[in-house]
Amino acid sequence: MSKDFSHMLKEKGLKNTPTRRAILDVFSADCKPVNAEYIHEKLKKTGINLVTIYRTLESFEHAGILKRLSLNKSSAYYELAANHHHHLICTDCGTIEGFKECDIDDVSRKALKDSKFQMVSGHSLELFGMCKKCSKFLV
Amino acid sequence: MSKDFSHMLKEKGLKNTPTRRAILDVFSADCKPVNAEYIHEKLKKTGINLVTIYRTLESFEHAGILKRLSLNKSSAYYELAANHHHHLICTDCGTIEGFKECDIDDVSRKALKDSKFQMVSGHSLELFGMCKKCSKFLV
DNA sequence: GTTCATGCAAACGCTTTGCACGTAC
DNA sequence: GTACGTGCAAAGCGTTTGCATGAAC
Repeated sequence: MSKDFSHMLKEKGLKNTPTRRAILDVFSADCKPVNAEYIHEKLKKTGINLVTIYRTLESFEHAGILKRLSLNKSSAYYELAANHHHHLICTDCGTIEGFKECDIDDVSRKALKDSKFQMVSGHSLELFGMCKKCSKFLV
Repeated sequence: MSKDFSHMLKEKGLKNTPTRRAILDVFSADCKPVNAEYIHEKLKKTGINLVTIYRTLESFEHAGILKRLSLNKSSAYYELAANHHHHLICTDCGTIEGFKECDIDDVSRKALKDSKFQMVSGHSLELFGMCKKCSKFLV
């Protein structure tokens, strides 16, 4: 997997450093949206600076390696762009679960038709609800 | 319209103050997502404090009067909850355009089926792309 | 050797909190 | 009169920036 990352970095014109490989490893280890603080915690032993993580996340997003999500949380969450999917987010405990299904093309086409927009290049779809655990605590 | 707002506030157990009516008026005047700073600017003459706007937005969201959006912007955007729709967001200039179409029920049902979730109570769907104006400046 | 990546400290912007006063009910 | 809304000042938190050093190519 790390080999793939080296290749990916080279391809995007980004320097292949241990720090960057370590950050990408976090994404491939945990297939869930993560924020800068989480990565910092996971890589605590390495002493990688939080600022570096922010800068890396930004350049990865710019290079199309990561995708920044809109999860209505106070910090920014990212995940590997190649791994496109959506999320169920529990409004009570914050649990996030992914799902693949996404028939957005139809919706996109209809939305574009009567708009001032030329094209749609991406989308964000998040479902908010309650997980089974939390709903047990209701009446 | 203001009369409706008075009624709405009473219904939700919130006190009916001039400040709150003024904030709701901004939402009904401009049918677009707005942030605290925008409201503050619009109500500049009244001298309403920015902090009050933040607190009001929070209590309105809690009461279900407003909905907080996930637009990948640095500040939080809100719109009237009753006026449910989605957005096209230009990744270049930030223009936001609304659209009504939303066949999410099907997607929700499929996503729920194999999940650890009990129910879906809301969703967020945003399309990112480029508006016609910005796409003109490309090659 | 040049360019880009990293660390440190400090600044920044949006948002929240504490406290005192004021207003709706 | 009581409970809640508002303003002011200050703090909080996630994030960004400037600058000097260090590593990748």
